[in-house]
Amino acid sequence: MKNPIRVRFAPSPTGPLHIGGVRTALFNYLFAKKHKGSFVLRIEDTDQNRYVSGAEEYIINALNWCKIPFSEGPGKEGNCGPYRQSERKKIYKEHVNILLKKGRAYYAFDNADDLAKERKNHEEKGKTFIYNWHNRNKGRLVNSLVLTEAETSQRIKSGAPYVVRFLIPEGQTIKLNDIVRGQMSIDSSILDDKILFKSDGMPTYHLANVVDDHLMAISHVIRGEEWLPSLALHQMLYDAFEWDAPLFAHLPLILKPTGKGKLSKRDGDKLGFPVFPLKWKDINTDSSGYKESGYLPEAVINFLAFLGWNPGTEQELFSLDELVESFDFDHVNKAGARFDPEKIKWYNHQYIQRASNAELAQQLISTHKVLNGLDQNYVELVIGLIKERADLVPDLWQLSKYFFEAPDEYDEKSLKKAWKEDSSVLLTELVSVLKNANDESARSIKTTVSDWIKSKDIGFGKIMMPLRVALVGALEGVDVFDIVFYIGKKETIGRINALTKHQA
RNA sequence: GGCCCGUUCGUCUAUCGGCUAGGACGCCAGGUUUUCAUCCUGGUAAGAGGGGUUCGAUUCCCCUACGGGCUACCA
Repeated sequence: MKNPIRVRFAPSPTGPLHIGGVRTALFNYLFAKKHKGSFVLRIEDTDQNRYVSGAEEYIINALNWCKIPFSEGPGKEGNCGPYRQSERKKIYKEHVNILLKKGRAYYAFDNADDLAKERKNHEEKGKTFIYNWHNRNKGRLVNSLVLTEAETSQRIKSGAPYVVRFLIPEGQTIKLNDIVRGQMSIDSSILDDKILFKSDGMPTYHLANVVDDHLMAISHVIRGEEWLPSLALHQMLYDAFEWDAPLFAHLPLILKPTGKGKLSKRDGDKLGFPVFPLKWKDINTDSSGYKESGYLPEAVINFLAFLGWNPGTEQELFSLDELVESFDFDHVNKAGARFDPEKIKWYNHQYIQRASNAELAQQLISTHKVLNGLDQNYVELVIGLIKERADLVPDLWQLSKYFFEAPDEYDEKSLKKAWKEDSSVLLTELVSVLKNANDESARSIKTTVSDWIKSKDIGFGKIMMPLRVALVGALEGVDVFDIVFYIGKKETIGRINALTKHQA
């Protein structure tokens, strides 16, 4: 194992971080923590056209909400800053010059439109246009390989736009190694002379990434599988600089729950579940996040950890600390994993059960005005009664509101089932029974009411069902006598009278 | 199209040559709950296909099929 362990999460601030990005960040975090290493956040903002303001802040907030904060990055300067690539332009320029001087890269003056045309022409003939050994100095393309040195420097001096391309050698077998996939090899002849340096003076991902990973002493590059095709290029770049490459681990992609392809930012709202950790709103998008939808970060993290990884045991529930303890690349899968919105809900249910009533009560109080000024102990007691039924945090209110306010409407189906001809008479009698009942516990109320029902020799449903509808508004909810006890005799009688009146 | 990676229940996955192929989600059934859920118990369901290698393949190799990714002066 290389020492010290330093990993990085390197998102591009082009919008909100999506759940697949969170998973990548999580695996980086787990690996770093496990080996007492550093988790670096690097903002890859080399594409000025796609930059979205607020995205960087969102990424940081999202990592914090997930409780997987970075240890080094923007705002937490270490020895390797700055951590925004746009602030490192000089460094890239210097490094691209090294490659130029070594003859491993060259200037190219072809403009983007011409190349696009070239690509299209090839496509129409069923061929693929690749800018590399087979055409770079055959005349159609304009670069420093065909121009004389004087012509090249003349063009640059006169301000002609240019890019710098990496000179990929012909006919080499590049041996690659990946921690999760093992050995691979690629024929360099099919690779293209990738642009390293754009005409706007910014590096492309490939150059910036390699230079920064080296300069930031990154030991392990843990990233999504979509980068696997670039691995050969990156390896050759390290070789060209004569640097030791870090170790690579390419993570399986997260796929859509149904249909084809990887999970994308646009899927969430369509499919009915969030794809972002936090909500995001801009001119094109207004998407809810896991936080706003009522998921606990522990549940999101636990679920995400199991997408592409498993502990090798039958344990399903893992705290973040346990994940750190158990994480290991031997158990990272190679195949893509489908996202299952039902399962993350199940995880959330589990974590709501584990959350303290006090914590849940505070959340409930802070989001519902009606609860202002209410005794928190009472709310906690109610939470204790209903939380086992909740999947998401907002369910807590739906499940408990009848403890705090009378029903404002009655469910028709329930009413139909519960209300009989004699219900009105019976409920009126029940009211007087309740008035005299000992209400020091739910049990004592239950005894009184049960005895009365038995003495009348009628079915329990005749009383229990309409009573429940009166209290809850529907045939659902916790034990009726618990409800009577908690809301009190007076409120109970009031709700019974309200229903009787409603049905009159 | 080209290149690369992958392929165990519907889904997430265990198995590192010898198993009645295990667990979880979902679904179904039963029980508990004088309601509805929760919960408990049980059930359903898988090694893509074809060749090898081997005493023996889910496991190793090859081919096919299928899936995924990449193929930008985007990351």
